[in-house]
Amino acid sequence: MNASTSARAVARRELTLAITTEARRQIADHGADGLSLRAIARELGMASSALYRYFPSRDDLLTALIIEAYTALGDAIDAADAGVEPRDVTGRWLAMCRTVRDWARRQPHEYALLYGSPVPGYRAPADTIDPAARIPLALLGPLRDGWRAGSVIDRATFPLTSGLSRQLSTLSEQIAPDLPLAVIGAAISAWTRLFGLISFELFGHLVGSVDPAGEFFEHEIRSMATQLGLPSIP
Amino acid sequence: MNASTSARAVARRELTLAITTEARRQIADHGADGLSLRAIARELGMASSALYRYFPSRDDLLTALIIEAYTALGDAIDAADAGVEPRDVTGRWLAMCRTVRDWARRQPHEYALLYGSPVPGYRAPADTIDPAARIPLALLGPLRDGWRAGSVIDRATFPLTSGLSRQLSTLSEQIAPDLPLAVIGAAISAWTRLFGLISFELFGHLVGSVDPAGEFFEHEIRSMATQLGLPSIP
DNA sequence: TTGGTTGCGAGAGCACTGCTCTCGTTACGG
DNA sequence: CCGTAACGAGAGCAGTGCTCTCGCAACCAA
Repeated sequence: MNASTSARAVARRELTLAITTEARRQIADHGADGLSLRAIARELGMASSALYRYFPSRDDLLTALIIEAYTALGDAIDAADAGVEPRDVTGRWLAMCRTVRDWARRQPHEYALLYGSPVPGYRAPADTIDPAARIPLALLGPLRDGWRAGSVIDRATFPLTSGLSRQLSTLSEQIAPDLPLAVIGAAISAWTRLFGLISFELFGHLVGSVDPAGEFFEHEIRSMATQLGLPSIP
Repeated sequence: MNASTSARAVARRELTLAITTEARRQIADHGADGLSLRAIARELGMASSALYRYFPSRDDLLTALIIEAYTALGDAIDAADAGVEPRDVTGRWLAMCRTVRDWARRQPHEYALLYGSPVPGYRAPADTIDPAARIPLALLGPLRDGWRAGSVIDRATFPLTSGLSRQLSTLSEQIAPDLPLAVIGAAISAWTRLFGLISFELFGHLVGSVDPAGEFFEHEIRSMATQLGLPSIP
């Protein structure tokens, strides 16, 4: 009998899934700090100690949830990207930005888990790096395609200092060898800008200024598109 | 005898201070989630129940700490602003930005308390609004002065939608009636950009790209200065 | 000065948390 | 078929925020 189809393995997978599902439900309700292993066990009708057969600690469960959340967000972004005519690179950028915001507003606690303050004492393990890196990589897609097609221009405004050039060229080799360094810099800038704005909206810092933030968000992602050298919308 | 100088009032003030001081020390060491009333009481040599004479709940203590932190950051920004020749509006902007980053890096946990995910269930009470609003207002200073002196230009790139115009004009009346709406919009943009970048750096999202982030930060705040219409550095 | 009121600290206790250890059971695989 | 390993339950430990009661000390007014 295959190890992954044995009764035990199946039960284990199902229970693991049930645990993370219930955990996600709790986070959606009360936030990551309200995540209680005992409450999960209670809801699942099992002893709290039994949970430790599946996750060695609360932090490990959190890590699993973080990976799941990054993956869900990445999938949503990819789907948005795929929903736009590939040559419309600006449209793809805008669609992905809107999707990130929508996702964040739909599950604010999961967003906070990813982009809020790291949970106390919790140190992001290596397993989260790849799922997390998916997001900026996806956002980079239209820029790479547009550059290759000649529709993206280099809008460099400031000369890069030598140290910054060095950092960017190291990064360039890994993710986008064909893009000029200044464009990669602009991409990182837009990336931080996008999530900075969403975080400010979600965490309540825009209350009293541009709240609700929908129109300002739209204004900003268009401005970012220009900053990125993406062709302006016809 | 004056009520504020009576033995009891003095002792109360001193103990209140001792509590917040010890609480800040704990947050600096273990983060906001590691804040334990019992540990504070232990350190202060008193019963945990006695703390409730000073702060009715853990959340109230947190609120006091948040207000203290906003005030400290605001003071630091004001000091940085005052350290630059007032007519050098671009220099003032850059100095304030660097001060925010330095403050955040020096006390990352307090920064996370202000700009990270809101603590679970914790709802920012009205008392925190004014201290929090000090920061964007201070950052707006050079822009207002520069506009009045004619050294700041309106770099509007996108027309404001009508809804956004309405939001910005309401805001304009309250904080800067003389500034064009587009400039106020650019200010909010730069504000979110600044804190977005600092949060990304502090929360570890720049690891693997532009980390250490010093040079990229410098590049960004100069770019923001341009975006704001501030005069370029001679 | 006296006497009532109020503020205060200590202690016990409640309900909850993450986590560990032990113990009997059950499924698996050689 | 039988030893091993996975498993669930239960008790228990140390810690948490918070409440309540009790006795004492400071305060204010008569």
